[in-house]
Amino acid sequence: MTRSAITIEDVGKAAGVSRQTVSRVINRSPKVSAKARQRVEEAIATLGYVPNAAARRMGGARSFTLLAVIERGAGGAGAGERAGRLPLDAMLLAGLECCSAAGYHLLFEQIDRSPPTGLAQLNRALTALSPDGVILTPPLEERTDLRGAIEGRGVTLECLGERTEFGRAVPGIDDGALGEAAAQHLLDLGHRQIGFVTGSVDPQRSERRVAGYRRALASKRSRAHRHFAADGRLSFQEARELARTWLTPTIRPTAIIAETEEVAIAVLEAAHELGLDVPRDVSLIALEDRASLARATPPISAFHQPYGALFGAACERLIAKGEKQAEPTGDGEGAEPQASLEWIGRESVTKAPRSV
Amino acid sequence: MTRSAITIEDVGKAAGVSRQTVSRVINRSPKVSAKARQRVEEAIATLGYVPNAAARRMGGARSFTLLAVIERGAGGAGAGERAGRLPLDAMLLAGLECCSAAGYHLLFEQIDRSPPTGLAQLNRALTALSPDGVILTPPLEERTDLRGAIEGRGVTLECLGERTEFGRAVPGIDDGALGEAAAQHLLDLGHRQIGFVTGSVDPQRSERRVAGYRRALASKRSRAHRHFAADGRLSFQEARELARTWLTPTIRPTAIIAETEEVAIAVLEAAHELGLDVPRDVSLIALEDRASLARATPPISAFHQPYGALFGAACERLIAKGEKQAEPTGDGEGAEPQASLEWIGRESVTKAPRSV
DNA sequence: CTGTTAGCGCTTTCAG
DNA sequence: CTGAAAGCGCTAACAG
Repeated sequence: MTRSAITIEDVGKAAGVSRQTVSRVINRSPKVSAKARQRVEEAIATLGYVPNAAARRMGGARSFTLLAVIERGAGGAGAGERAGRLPLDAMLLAGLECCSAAGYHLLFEQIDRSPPTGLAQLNRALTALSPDGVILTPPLEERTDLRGAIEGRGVTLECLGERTEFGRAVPGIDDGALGEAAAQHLLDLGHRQIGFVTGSVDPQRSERRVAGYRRALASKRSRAHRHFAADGRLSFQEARELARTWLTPTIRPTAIIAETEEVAIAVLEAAHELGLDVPRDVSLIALEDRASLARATPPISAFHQPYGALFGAACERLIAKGEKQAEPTGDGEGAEPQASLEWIGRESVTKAPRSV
Repeated sequence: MTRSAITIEDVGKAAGVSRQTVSRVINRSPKVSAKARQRVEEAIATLGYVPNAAARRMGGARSFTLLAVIERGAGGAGAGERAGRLPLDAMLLAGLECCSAAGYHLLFEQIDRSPPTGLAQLNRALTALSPDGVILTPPLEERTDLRGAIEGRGVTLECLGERTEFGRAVPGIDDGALGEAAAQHLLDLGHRQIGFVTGSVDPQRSERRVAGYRRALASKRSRAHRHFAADGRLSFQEARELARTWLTPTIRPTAIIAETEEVAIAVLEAAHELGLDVPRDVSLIALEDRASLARATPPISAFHQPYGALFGAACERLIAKGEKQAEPTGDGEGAEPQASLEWIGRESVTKAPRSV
C-alpha cells in the first residue's frame, strides 16, 4: 500500500502549493485560504499521507507526545497484587482513547522509587522524548524533585486530581474526600458506629482516607473512629481477624468501610462466620470497585475514584493546553472536570438499626 | 539540571572526536578504538548527554520504538469486565521493563475491530511511528491483512506465542495446549468425568481450549466431553446454573475446568450450594489466575498463560532481532522461549474417587 | 495568505 | 578506525 515515503513535499506538489502550506493545513492553522486548504486535504486523502511523528517533533516546538510516569511497583506484579494498586489497564485505555483521537501519542515510563534514580530516569525520558506534557501518577505527585524537573523545562504537568492540604490546593487525588464521602453516606443513613478497614499498599493514601472518615465522624460527634479504625496495610487474613474482633462484642460497628476489594470480602466473610447479616446487621462499603464485589452475597456497594477516567481527563487537559498555546483562540474552558468520585450502589448498605 | 540542548556535537567536542565517533559509541559499534570509546563515555557521563529519540529515528534506519497493537475492547472496560480479557496492566509493565532496559520505547495503539478501519489505523501508526517491531496481541494475530501490512513494510512482527493448526505452526497463543494440559492433569489424577465451563469473551479462544480438552479426554476414551462441555460465553449466573445441573445427578463430573476466574467461582458456589466438597467431591481448575482464586474456600488451582511474561518475551525477541540486524555478531539464540503455561497448585484439586 | 530559507539531532554514506 | 558531507521530514522565521 502506502509507499515508504510520502512526505509533505509530495502532498504540496500534488496540491500545487508549498510544503509550508501543507504543514499549516496539518496543524490546523487558520492562516490558509479555504481553497488551498481543500486542495491540500484532497491531496492528503488521495496520497494517504500521514505525518511522520519523529520529524514533526524535531524542528518543531510541539512533539505530540504525552508522557505518563508511574512508580515502579505501583501497578503491582502478580495476579494477587492488583487490589489497592493503580488500575493501569483502565488508565492505558482511557489515555490511548483520548490521545489517538487528538493525534497524540502516549508513552509510559516507569521510574524507581529511590529519589535520585527516579529523578535521573525521568530526566532521561524528558530529554529523549521531549513530550508536550507529563502526567505524574500517584504517588508521584508528591515528589517535588520530579515536579521541579518537569516544570523547570517548561513542560506542562498534570496529575490525576487535586486536593486541599493545610488550606491550599495540592496536586493529587482527593483521598480525604473519598473517605469522607463514604462515611458521610453512612452517617446520613443513621449509622454512628462506623468502622474503617485499611488495605491499600500506599500508607499515605490510607492515612488521608482515614482522615476524611474521621472528619466526617467527628462532625457528628461519633467517636467510633477511636475504636474502629485500622491502620497500616491489612492482608486478607488480618482484615478478617480484625472484623471478627470488632463484630463480636455488643458494642460493634453497624457499618464498615473497607478500603480495598480484598478487605471488603474479608469483612464480609467475617460477618458471615459470625452469623451476621449484611446489610441488616452491618452495612459495608468498599473504596474500590472490582467484579468480585458485584457478585458477592450480597453484592457490595462501592465508592471509588475512577482512575481511568481521571487519567483520560488529565490527558485531555494536557492536549487542550498544547492546542491553546499553539492557537490562542480563546477557547475558554474546554473539558469540564471529571468527577473524582463514583458511587456504585449495591445491596450491602442499608439504614442503621434504631438503637445501637 | 540538564540544559535543553546537549547534543552529540557537544559530546564530541568535549571528547575531542567527531560526532560520528560519538554516534558509533552510542550505537555500540565495535569499530571504535578503546581509547576513543572511553573518552566519549566519560564525556557523555559528565555532560549528562541523552540521545534525542526523535532525531535518532529520522535519518536512521532504526527507531528504537516497538509498537503493540491491541484490539479495541480487548482490554475490557469497567471493573466488571476484566475476567477473560487481556491483562494489559501486566503486559504494559513487562513490556516497559524490557524495553527501557534496552533503550527502546514502547507504544500502544488501539485499533477497531472492523477490518478496513483497523487496517487503516495500523497503517497510520506504522507510517507515523516507523517502529522497529510490532507486536500483534490476541486476537489480532489471526488478521492476515494486518500481518501483511506489517511485513509488507519489512517491519519485524511478533506475537505472544505459536500454536499448531492443521499440522503447521501459526502465530497465536496455544490455547489448545492449555485446555489439554488442564485436562491431562486431571486425567493423571484418575479423573474421567471431567467438565469444561467456558467463560472467555473470545469464542475462538474458548473453542480452541475446549478442543484441547476434548483431545485429552478422547485419548483416554472418556466421553465426558459429550455431556459436560459448555460452549459460548457463560455469565456468572449461567455458569452456576450449569454447574448445578451437572452436579445434581448420580453420574456427574468429578472434576471441572473453568475457563475464567468468574466461572470458577460460580462453579465453586454451585458445589457449595449442593453440599458438595471441593476437592473431595469435585476437583476444580481455573484457566486464568486472579487474586480471588487464592482466597476462595478452598483456594482454587489454576493453569494459566502468563500474558505479561509472554508479552515481555515478544518485546525481547523484537529487540534482539533489531540488534542482530545492526550488528550481525552471531549471537546465536538469545532469550530462551518463555514457558507459555504456568501451573498454580492450590487446594481445589485431588485424586479421583475410586469408583464413579 | 503564501513561499523561501534555515535548521532540529542524528545517522548514513563515502572518503581518508 | 575516523572524519566530512549530505540529508531524513518537518516547522519556525522570515520575507513577500
